Amino acid sequence: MFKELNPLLHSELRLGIMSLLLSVETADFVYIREQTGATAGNLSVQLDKLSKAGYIEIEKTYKGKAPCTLCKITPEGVNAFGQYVDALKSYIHFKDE
Amino acid sequence: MFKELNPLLHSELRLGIMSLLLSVETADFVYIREQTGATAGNLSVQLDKLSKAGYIEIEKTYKGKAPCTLCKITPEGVNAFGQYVDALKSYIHFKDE
DNA sequence: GTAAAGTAGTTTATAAAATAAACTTGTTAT
DNA sequence: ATAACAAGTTTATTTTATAAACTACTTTAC
Repeated sequence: MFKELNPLLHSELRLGIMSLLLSVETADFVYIREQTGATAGNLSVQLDKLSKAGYIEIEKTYKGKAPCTLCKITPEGVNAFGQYVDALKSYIHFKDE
Repeated sequence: MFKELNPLLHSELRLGIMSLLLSVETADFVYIREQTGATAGNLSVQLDKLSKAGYIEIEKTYKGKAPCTLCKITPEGVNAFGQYVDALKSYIHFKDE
C-alpha cells in the first residue's frame, strides 16, 4: 500500500540539502547553511550522514586562507532521491507542475 | 527557500494514516493497522498525537461486543495535509500524474 | 463453568534521531 | 599581542519513533 520512505532522506534538513545539491551540483558549507537556515553544528552532522551513505561527496578545500567545504551530490544520491520521491507518491497524489 | 515541513505530518506512519483517512474518510483501528503495517502500540500513540492536534477525530464504538476505534479526518486535518504537500513542493519538483 | 487462547487497544520503556550549545582552529582587524 | 570573527566539529540534550509488556474483555475448548 505505502512504499517505505528512506529514513536518511525523510528528514527536513537532509532533504533540503539534497534538493539544493540536485539543483546546483556543487555548493559549499556556508552557502548550504544560509539556504537551509540550519545551524552549523546540525549541518555538519547531517552532511556527514549523507556523505557516509554515499549520497554526497565532500571535499575540503580553501577559499583563500579560509577553509571551504565543498559538497556535491553523487549518482547514488540522485538515484536515492528519485526513489524517495517515487515512494512519496504512494502517500500523496501530486497533480500540476 | 524551503518551506517548513509540519513535523506532525512529516512522519512515515502518521503520513500514512492521514493519507489513508483522506481516501476513505472513516476507518477503524484494525484496518489502519493492516494497511499501514504498523504495530498496535505504535499506531495507538500516533493516532493519539493526530487526535490531540485536531487532525483526526476518534470515536470509540463497538462492533458487536468487540471494541472498535473509528477514525475520521477533520477539516483541519485535510487543510494541514494540503499545506504539507505544498511545502513538500519547495523541496521536490513533481511532474506527471 | 473455568482455563486457554485470542482480539483490541494502551502504557511504558528503549533506542534512535534531530538539534543546539560548547568547543577548536585558524584569521583578520586593532 | 589581543580581541573579535569565521568555518567547522564534537558533545550533550531533548525529542521522537517504536516495540515490548501489559490490561481488559471475548470466544473457544474441555
